[in-house]
Amino acid sequence: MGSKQRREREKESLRREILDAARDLFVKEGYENVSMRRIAEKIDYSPTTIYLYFEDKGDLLFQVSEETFSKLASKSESLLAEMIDPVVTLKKIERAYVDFGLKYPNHYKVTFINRPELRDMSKYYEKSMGQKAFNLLQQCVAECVRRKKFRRVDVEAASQALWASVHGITALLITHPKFPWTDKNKLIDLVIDTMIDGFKP
Amino acid sequence: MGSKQRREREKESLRREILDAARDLFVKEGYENVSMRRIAEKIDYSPTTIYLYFEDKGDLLFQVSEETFSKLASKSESLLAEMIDPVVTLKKIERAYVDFGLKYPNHYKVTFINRPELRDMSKYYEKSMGQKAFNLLQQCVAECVRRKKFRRVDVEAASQALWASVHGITALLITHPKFPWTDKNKLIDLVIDTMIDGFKP
DNA sequence: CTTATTAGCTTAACGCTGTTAATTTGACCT
DNA sequence: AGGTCAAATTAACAGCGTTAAGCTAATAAG
Repeated sequence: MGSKQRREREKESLRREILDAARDLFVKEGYENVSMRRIAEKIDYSPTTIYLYFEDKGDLLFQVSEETFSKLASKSESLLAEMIDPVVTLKKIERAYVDFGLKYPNHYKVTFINRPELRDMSKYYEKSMGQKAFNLLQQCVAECVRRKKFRRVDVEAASQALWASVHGITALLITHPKFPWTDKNKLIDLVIDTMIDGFKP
Repeated sequence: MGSKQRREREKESLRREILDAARDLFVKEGYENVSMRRIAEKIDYSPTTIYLYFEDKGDLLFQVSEETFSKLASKSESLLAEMIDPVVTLKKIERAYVDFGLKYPNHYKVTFINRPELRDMSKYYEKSMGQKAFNLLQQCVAECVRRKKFRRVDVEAASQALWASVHGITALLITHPKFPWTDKNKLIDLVIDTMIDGFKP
């Protein structure tokens, strides 16, 4: 007895090995430039073995992405937990989002920017970590409205607008590094502050 | 006599044929899903013929994108020409930007989202049509400040912030089409209006 | 203890891809 | 008419994601 459990653990550990190798390569070289064969080579298995653990290459990226989203989600969660002024917290959450992207640009690219068409996304958006992260931001916006720090805007629309703006500056800074940007930090804050101010009473 | 010119014209016409076929397929099915062989098939030439007219597939898409973006630039140009209230014009320019991105998602992707690693960057930024479009936006922002419709913000920073926000909503709508967005049109306007209002006196 | 079954992994292969090299075609000039 | 040269083609390379079939070693059954 227990051999079944050991087998189970071994299976799970290989799954992790594949996931780690894939993330490493995706982050370092980009999804498009990484082949299943190279991932397999990295962990000394045959390419087809991956298909015993993941549906296809897209699924592999999806699983990697989920892990990344969850990091961001838990960061936002802790910021929300120690909230005093919801507007300040909202700014922190947005700033954390941008900083996260700039700190791990390749990871951000893989997860947020160069997103190839992934499975049935309706299912994905219902319970994914990305949705969770967004929900936390929306929760914070709702709190801003509830405490009358924001005027009575549509919370969902406002949250999506805020997400769009932070994604915009993050994505542009990453993908256009040679563009003659003005001071990047000021620019990020300008985007965040301008949007947030726009929702105040 | 003149046969050289005719040859020249024929060469140019085939180049056009390739460009048109490529744009058609790229727009309809997406860059990744179109092969050189399919483009060639569409115009009844062998695949390798394309390489006599374009460096590679990326070059082909770049040329197609430039043509498309020049449309956006001239649209912005005409909006700027018939400007009365610069703030209204600015809104129109931003809206045209987003609408353009949504109309030609694949072109927008390659030029602003999935940036290919470009060797001669400086040259690109100087004279690409995408850059020209941005310059026109900045010109409009400058006019807003000059006529005191905007408070005395840093024109460059404000322009970049505005660009970031419209890029954000455009990119997200393109790359996350299955996300449960609130009304897209309202959302786009919300982003634009919120940012612009934020720069008013 | 031997035999049958099954899980885990690999090898081989298919039909694609972008791209290069070598080769053929065909129109022009002398 | 024969040579020249550019244009287009065929053949090929190396790689891709993925599937089907085969092998191997551990487990279950008799």
